[in-house]
This record gives sequence, structure tokens and C-alpha cells, in this order.
Amino acid sequence: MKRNSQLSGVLHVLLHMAGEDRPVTSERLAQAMMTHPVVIRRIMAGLREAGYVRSEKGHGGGWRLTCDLKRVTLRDVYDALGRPSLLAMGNRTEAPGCLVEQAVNAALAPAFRDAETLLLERLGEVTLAALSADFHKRFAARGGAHSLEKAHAS
Amino acid sequence: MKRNSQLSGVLHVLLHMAGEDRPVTSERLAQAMMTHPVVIRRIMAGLREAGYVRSEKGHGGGWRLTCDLKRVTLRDVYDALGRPSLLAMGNRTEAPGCLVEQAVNAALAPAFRDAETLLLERLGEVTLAALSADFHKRFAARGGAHSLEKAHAS
DNA sequence: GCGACTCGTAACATATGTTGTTACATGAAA
DNA sequence: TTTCATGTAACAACATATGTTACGAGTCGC
Repeated sequence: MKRNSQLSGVLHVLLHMAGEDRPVTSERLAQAMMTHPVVIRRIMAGLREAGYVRSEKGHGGGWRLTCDLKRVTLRDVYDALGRPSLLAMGNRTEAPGCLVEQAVNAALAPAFRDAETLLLERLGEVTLAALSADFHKRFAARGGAHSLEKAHAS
Repeated sequence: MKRNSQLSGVLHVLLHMAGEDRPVTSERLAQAMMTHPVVIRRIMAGLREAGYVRSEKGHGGGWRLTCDLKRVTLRDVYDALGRPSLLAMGNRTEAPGCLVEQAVNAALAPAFRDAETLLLERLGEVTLAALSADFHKRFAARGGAHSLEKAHAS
């Protein structure tokens, strides 16, 4: 099953914006992400509605962070994306009245639920600030490039 | 993202076979699962190779359990299916050399890994025998039908 | 042996979901 | 007013899961 990479992508974009004073255009973000500007706007819509970023039109417009990175966790970002399903496996829904089905679902459901809960807890423990700090640590350790743009070039 | 239901489906089939002495044809299993016989054969291939079931051709052929339900866990079944990915979200793989990407992946990976580990542990705690027992409990509580076939009719 | 039955598997068809692209409207700055 | 940028709908391209057909191979009953 194909894995959704929206969360990963959005975090990438946010980290990117964290290093910029002025608004960043979808165009530039798209280049860094090797995708299309419209895709950027699409995945950023949830974050805008959640108030984590703001978009400005016209000359000098683009995307700007409007949140405190120390107060936003990866889980918050996940929520802003509309809480897409975390698990690749689910229950069959074809015959909910079937007793076999019920027994199978009853066995799987708690395992799925616990795993989801744990994952969300873990995501809630990591702030965007921590993520940014980790990036800067890697950046310093590597040396060389002096901008996020160039960091992508390697 | 669409969720894979192979595990759920296979468990359904196994529970079905547990109540039968004689081999069950793909045809009958397919009817119970509201799917196609070829689909049954496809999802059973892994279980056959793992030795949990055996298939017989010709007159009176079909599928037969060849394992001790008390010794096979849901995790074993999952393994037999080829360990499909459990999580719906994954890392972007586009630019593994990118430091931003690395930081994001480093933050997400442990959360994903822990959730997967927990899920597999939970699956390892449930045997097919326990699953079967749970079904029979539901079956008795409901009363009425006297065969697995009829249990599906409701 | 022959015919009926059943699995094994490849190939193809269909459905659904994700991602990429185009097109056009809206708003803001020069 | 022109240029730049987002917002969004509509469509295309692609991937995956599932359903179906077709045919081969092995087994049972006659």
C-alpha cells in the first residue's frame, strides 16, 4: 500500500520557512520539494486554517510562519492536516453483522488503537523548534552550504 | 489512503476453516467473504507457504488447516502475508541527502518504529485459538444459526 | 483413460486514492 | 494597469487494491 507522505512533506516545508524572514513563495517551496506549487498550496491549506502559517498575495507575497515553533508539535501539524489515517491496515467493513467479522475486528481493534495512541503521543512530544534545532545541528556538523536552498543541492 | 484489509480477510477465512473437518473450497470461502475465489487463493498463498494451511486439488479438495490454532498468533499470520507495511504514513524518499529531509525523518522514524513495534507485540499476544473462542462465545450468546455459513447470512 | 473438479498463476479489467498539471478567479504591490 | 502571488476547481497521470477471465496442472470418481 502506498504510503502517504503529507506529514513529512509539510514538516519539510515548515523547516524551510523557519529559516526565512520574508515570505516564501509556493514556487520556491515547490522547487525545494521537487513538486508543483499547487501541491504546496494544497498541503498548506490546513496549516493556514489552523493559524500556523499565513499566506499573502501579490508582490512580495508568499508563506510566512505565524506560530511559535516551541509551542507547536508534530501532532499539532498532523491534526492540522485533517488527521489522515495512520494505519495502513484496517477492518473489513463488508459484513458488520457477521459474527466472524465481529470477532476479528474485536481482536484487531485494540491493537490498532493502542498503536495509534502511542504514535500520536510520540508526535506530541516533538516540537517544531526541536526539529529545527536538530536540522541546524546537522547543518553545522556538515558545514559548507550557507542557506537552506543550498542544503538541498547536495 | 485506502486501507489494506488482507489481514482481516485472512483471519476471517481461517476462522471459517476452523469449524470444518473437511477441506473447504475457494468457492465457498469466496461466497462467505463476498469476493472471488481467485482472491481467496491469492491471499492464502502466503499461509500455505508458511505451512498453516494446505490445499488439495481435485474432487473433495480445497483448503484445510494444518496448524495448531493455539500456537499461531495474529502476528504469525501477518508475517505469512509478507509483512505488508503497517503504517499509512511514511517518509519522503525523494532527497535522502537533504539535511532537512534527514532531520524530519529522524524525528518521525522513532515514533513510527515504536508504534509498529507495539502493534506487532499486540498481534503476537492473540492466538487464532483465542480468536476462535471469542467467535464461539459470540455465537453462543446470539444463538440461532447452527453453522458458520448461516452465521454469515444475518 | 476420460471427464469433472479444484487449485495456481498470469494477464487483464475496474475502482479508488494520491499526486501532478492546467486554467481561471481574486487580491495586492509596483 | 500590469505583474506577481495565492485559492480552488477541474482534469490528467500514476499507483495500488481488488475483481475477473483464461488456461494450465494435479486429483478424484467413473
